[in-house]
Amino acid sequence: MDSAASPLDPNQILAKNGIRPTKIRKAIARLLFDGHDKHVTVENVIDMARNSEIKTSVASVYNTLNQFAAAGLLRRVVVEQGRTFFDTNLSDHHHFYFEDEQRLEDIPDGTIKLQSIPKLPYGRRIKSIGVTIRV
Amino acid sequence: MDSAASPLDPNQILAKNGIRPTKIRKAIARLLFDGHDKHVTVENVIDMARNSEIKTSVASVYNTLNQFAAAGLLRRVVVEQGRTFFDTNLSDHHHFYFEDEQRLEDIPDGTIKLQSIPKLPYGRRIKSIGVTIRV
DNA sequence: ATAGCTGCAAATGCTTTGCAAGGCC
DNA sequence: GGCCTTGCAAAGCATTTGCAGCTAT
Repeated sequence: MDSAASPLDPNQILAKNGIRPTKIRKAIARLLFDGHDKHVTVENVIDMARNSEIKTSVASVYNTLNQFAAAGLLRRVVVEQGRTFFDTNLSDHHHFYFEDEQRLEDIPDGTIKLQSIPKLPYGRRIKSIGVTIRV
Repeated sequence: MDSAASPLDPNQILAKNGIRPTKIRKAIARLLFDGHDKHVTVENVIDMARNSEIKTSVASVYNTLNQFAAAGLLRRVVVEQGRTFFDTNLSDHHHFYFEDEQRLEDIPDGTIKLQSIPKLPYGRRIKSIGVTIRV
């Protein structure tokens, strides 16, 4: 369900989420939302940009990814200190983490499930649930 | 099973794990292994030490906690970038994370369970499974 | 013209490292 | 005495921030 990838229109994605479609943002959106699920770091995006002849800066990549995350276009995933991943897969899912490669991979939907949810602390509601299987 | 807390002997703990029982290490062990489960940051330990009239330094706290973690006396837990927790509870368990307080709390044993484990990537074995429920 | 974006460089926050001095067997 | 530990300060990373110049409307 991922092999038949169809890039989405960056302008539409940004417009739909109230983000002004500037040159850099469209360029990064094009890199990320190509129809394939990805887990990227800031460094990855900088490299991808370089390989695509996109001229930008570290600060702008941070700005853009943070903004995308805030708008719900990306999900932040932290599995190790000092390294933030941004996940383009927004569906409810979990991850394998390959420690030796420092790489994330989606756990296929439906192959992992919580049998029971504990009673929540008083006055709290679930904001998210994250399962990471280190392999 | 946590309310009836009995501090363990720091010397024994360290000896059993092949760590030389120096003054600082024993002091920090005494702070951490008092029989109550804890999730501490380096900063926490520095504060605890200060309140206990223990003189030490940031570097030594890092050294000590890292060493304890390497020896399996503590478990590293990362839920947010830029802040590492050390968990004194070594049993198989999971966490609530209170985002507003940046605080971890154990999920009571048996109240959460994985119904199914996905097939692992080829040639891999599970090193650990972590479930974090953000509340 | 003007509001917002970009990108450099400086700053921040956590963590690690280098190294001299000190402590312990 | 000799090896390990301690702790200060400096270095190292990832990330954020300040701000001047630029861009697009």
